[in-house]
Amino acid sequence: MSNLRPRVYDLVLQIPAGRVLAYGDVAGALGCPGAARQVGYAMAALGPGGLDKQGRAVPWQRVILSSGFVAMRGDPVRGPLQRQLLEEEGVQFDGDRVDLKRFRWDLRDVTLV
DNA sequence: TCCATGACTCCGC
DNA sequence: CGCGGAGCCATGG
Repeated sequence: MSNLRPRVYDLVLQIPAGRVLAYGDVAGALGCPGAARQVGYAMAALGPGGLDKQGRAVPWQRVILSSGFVAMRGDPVRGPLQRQLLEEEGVQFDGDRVDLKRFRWDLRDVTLV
C-alpha cells in the first residue's frame, strides 16, 4: 500500500483529545507494522500548525514514543510545545513520560476509511 | 534504481 | 532502568 502518509494523517485525526498513540501503534493500525519511523517522518513533514497538504490541522502532538516520552529529535522547541499541548488537553505526565496505561487510545474504536 | 534519511522499536547487557 | 546497536521500511533526490 503506497502513500502511507495520507493514511497516517487520517488516523491521527481520529485520535480523541486527551489520548495518545505511539508511532508504532499508528503504523500497525495501518497494516504496516515496523514502519514506525515512517510515521514519525510523516509527522515531521507536516507544515507549521500541523497542517497537511489538504490544509487539515493534524493533532500531531498526540503521537509519542512507545516508551511514553515525547520524541526529542529534530526541532528542540517541539518537545516542550508538544508536552504543553498534551497537558492542555488533559494528558498527565509522570515525570517526563505519559502514563500509557491511562492515556493510550484504544485502537479497537477506530473505523479505518 | 540506488542510497541516505528519519518526531521509531526491540533486545541484550 | 539506562544505553547502544541492529533492524525496519516509506520517501525523495
